[in-house]
Amino acid sequence: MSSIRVLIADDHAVLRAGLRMLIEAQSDMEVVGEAADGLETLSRAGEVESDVVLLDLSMPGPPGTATIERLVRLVPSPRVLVLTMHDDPVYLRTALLAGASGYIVKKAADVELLSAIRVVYHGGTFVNLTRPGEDQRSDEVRHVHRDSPAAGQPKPLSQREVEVLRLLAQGHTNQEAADRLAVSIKTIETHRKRLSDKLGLKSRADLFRFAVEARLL
Amino acid sequence: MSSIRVLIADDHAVLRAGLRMLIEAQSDMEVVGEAADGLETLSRAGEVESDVVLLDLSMPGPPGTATIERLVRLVPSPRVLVLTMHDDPVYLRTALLAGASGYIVKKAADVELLSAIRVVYHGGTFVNLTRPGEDQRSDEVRHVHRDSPAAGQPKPLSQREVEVLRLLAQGHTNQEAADRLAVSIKTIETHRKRLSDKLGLKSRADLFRFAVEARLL
DNA sequence: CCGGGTTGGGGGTTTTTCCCCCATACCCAC
DNA sequence: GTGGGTATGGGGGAAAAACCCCCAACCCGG
Repeated sequence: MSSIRVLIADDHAVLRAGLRMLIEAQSDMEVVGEAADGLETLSRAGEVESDVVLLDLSMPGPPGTATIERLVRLVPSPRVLVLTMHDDPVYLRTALLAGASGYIVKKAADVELLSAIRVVYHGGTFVNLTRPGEDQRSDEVRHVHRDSPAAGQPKPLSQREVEVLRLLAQGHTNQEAADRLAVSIKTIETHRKRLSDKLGLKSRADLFRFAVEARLL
Repeated sequence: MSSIRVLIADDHAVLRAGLRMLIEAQSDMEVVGEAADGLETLSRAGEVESDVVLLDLSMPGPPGTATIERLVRLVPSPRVLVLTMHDDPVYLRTALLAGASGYIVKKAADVELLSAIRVVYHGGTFVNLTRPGEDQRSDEVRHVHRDSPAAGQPKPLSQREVEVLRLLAQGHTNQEAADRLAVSIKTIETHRKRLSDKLGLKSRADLFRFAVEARLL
């Protein structure tokens, strides 16, 4: 009897508790751990073997895609099922590119979630979006995987730069962002300068628009 | 033997399922209904009597504050416990002003949530925020709340004020907003002052958060 | 070892915000 | 018609924030 070992990674404790009850209520599943951010997810995944990692893309710390990439490089590697509130094909695409095996929105019914866990456990790919489009792109996604530059005009942003960008786009002053990240205002100014150099984002309104397009908000 | 009748209002079905299991597992609580948006919440609340409405502020449809205001006007009126992912005193303030009896973030542990339900059911006010800032403003909120529990709704914004709010929330400076609306910067300053007076939205980050909650962006 | 990222600083200017005061004009309700 | 709320605009000054140049240390990966 091998039940599906699930690791829950979500920053909302209430949701984790709910998911745990839901999963533990299944005869063929068990919860082997919980994590509240990306780093904790990786360390938990290193401590306990799991078959499926139920992962929220939007957690504090490193971007969800980076967490996925590291998870699937583990040995033995768990399958990653992304559980997110973003009903968005762009998110889906980046998640699959990073190595996720499934993508389900939080709006989905619980039976769907359980079904998705079983599908990805058995090696399948589960995708659940209410918004249409991008259907057969999934295949294409596999091929593109990790090699195509995809018109790399904008220089890639570091994680830290993305964090700073997000805070500033949300209307925080340099000082407020510095406090949030527990660094000096000078550091924020430096990051902001780099954002300006790399992407031409000068005013706060520029930062806001870019953040919206990049779906950072 | 009267158990606490809870109505769950959240647009994430998975979370609802989790909450239902969590609550049903308590001997003194029962779930009498679920809703996925503001309108459904109101109709459900009209159909079944409930003691506590567990409400997510960020749902499709009307703003969460409007839903709260209508809920507390029902007879008999349920107590509203806001369950949100926004760990933010500004959100707290608007929720309490709208008539909520409690505010708990989704990051909170499940035992805290259960405790909060019991507190508001017994007529208390439960507030849970991890962020310490904005102290004097919090006091103000509590004061207003004590004086006029459900009455002190935020004054409605004029159309123009909403426009200004939107532009400023998008990161535009006063001058940029003035240019957009073809008015003087002094006019923007005046509107901004009104926003500050009416809703306590002082910093640009405050404006941003409120605009997000009000779905203006 | 070099380059990029992250951190932090000195020291200055310019921009923006914020605060008080004020005014006119419109519309709507009492 | 008088008062209240909204929208518009202003003067002037203090404070805060942003912006600009320079610099430097540390760490890490190729």
